[in-house]
Amino acid sequence: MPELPEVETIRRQLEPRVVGRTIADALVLDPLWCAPQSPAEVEEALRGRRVEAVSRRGKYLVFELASEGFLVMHLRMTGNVLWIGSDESDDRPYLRFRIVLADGARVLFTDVRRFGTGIVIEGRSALDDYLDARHGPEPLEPAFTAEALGKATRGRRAPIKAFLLDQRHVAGIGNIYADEALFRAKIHPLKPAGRLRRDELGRLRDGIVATLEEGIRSFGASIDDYRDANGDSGQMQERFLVHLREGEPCPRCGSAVRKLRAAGRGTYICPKCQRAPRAARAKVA
DNA sequence: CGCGCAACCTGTCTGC
DNA sequence: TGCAGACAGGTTGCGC
Repeated sequence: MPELPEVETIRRQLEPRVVGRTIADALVLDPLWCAPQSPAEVEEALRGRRVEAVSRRGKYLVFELASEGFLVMHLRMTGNVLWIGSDESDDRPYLRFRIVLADGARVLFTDVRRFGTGIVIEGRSALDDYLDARHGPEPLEPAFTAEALGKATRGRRAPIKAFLLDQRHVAGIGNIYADEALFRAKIHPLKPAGRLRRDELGRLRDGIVATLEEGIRSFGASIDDYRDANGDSGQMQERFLVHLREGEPCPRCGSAVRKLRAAGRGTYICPKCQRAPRAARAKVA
């Protein structure tokens, strides 16, 4: 679940509490977390460095350190980043990584499934290379327009949902927000990306922006494991229009929400508001 | 190059 | 009750 709104929520919560502090100590408890870098390598790179900013690119969370060092973390499916004060215990299940700040506060990374990662990158240009190779435009920035979306989808035969989940096309969208954005835009997830018309591209761009902004306002979606940096659940799951709402009435037309499979993932649609493309209809029949 | 899918790892739920 | 199998929000690498 950690998609753009969840990572942005964590970023905003951490920023005022870690910027300006120095990292007194760092510990990697699971070597898989920082592979292919070694725990010792990561720990040494972090110790004694001041945190200058906390930033985000797509679903990556970045601690920007003095002299252009960057701790680049990704929560994948079940990762959590938690801030705790100097008087709280940091004995948590599935703890993979811990930073101790000079003021005694700590930042913890826990992760049941161990997919989450954290590596250190030295140099601003190396960071940019790493992030830019993996990401398309940030959907909440001005460059993300219907025209840009049209250019990126041109000629593509992959289903629009698969297109949206590919971070190289648009940064930060995952399974939840893809479903919600496609519903808002009244587009079927299996429609080939390159077949979207101009009006559909406009609605999709607007649907993506609206659903991500609502996700941020709601402090993210807590379906199962996600918690914010305070350990609290988000509220977005209560505002889902179709995601995880199989059988419930579509908030727009009242038809029963259906679950299907798109891009290999569980996908929720209103079958009336999101008309199936020709190919998908043939498959069903 | 574009696309689909298995794999990474662990916990939970479903059905027999 | 026990257990095999499917499934879970993400990303990467491999094969066609």
